[in-house]
Amino acid sequence: MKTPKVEKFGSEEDVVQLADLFRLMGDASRLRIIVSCLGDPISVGDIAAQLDLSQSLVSHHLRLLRAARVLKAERRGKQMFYSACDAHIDCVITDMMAHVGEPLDIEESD
Amino acid sequence: MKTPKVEKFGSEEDVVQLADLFRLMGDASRLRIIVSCLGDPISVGDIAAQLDLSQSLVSHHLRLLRAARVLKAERRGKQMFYSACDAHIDCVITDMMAHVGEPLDIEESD
DNA sequence: CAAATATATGAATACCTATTCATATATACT
DNA sequence: AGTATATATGAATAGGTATTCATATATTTG
Repeated sequence: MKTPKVEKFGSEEDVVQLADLFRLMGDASRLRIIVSCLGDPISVGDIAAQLDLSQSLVSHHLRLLRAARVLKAERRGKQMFYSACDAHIDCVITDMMAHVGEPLDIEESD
Repeated sequence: MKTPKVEKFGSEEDVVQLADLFRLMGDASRLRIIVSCLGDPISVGDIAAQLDLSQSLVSHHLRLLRAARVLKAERRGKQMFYSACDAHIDCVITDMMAHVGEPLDIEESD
């Protein structure tokens, strides 16, 4: 039996939760911040400097990303270091880049 | 020199393009529409009926998804059938669901 | 304690977008 | 031709949101 319906999601809440995560990655500044945190934990100031974004903006975005459990924070002295909560976000980004790199398949139906 | 260790993206345009794709998936209605199109091609009317969305709304979303090369359209008589452009979108959604299903790594025990 | 540094937060705003309603266009059928 | 069906599109709007500026909070050090 072929895939019946949209049983990909368990519930409606799953869809909303997934969409929320995608929306968080759907902003260029935020996506850059996420990528900055994929390696070793990095401080807020370093993120801002590296991406040339205001400290305030970075902090606002980090709060959203932390609330959505995309990133986690850890204090080291005066600084806060952020890193990814798990490795799946990295996978998602990698997959999406593969999609972007996909050659356009115009019409090959023949 | 400006060599951020964020070498994940080739260029700034890549980030924007990726973010655009994530933003498209960041709306619950649109995400449902995408998932509806992951299997066999499906008509606009069937998507609307299946997801209980207005025909107009579905059509508006489909236009965006088609423009972003997430979905492709094919005419069959009076109807238009939509399906995914490639398999990566499916991978991305699957990965993200794994992320959602990830256990919280904070101290929740005890 | 006070000063300096690092980060967070609140408010204001300008922009964006999801949705609806009405209407246009395309295709099939008689 | 005209009618019915399926989809697309334009305009309007309500709600959302990314960004900036100013300020507050936390932490270390003198």
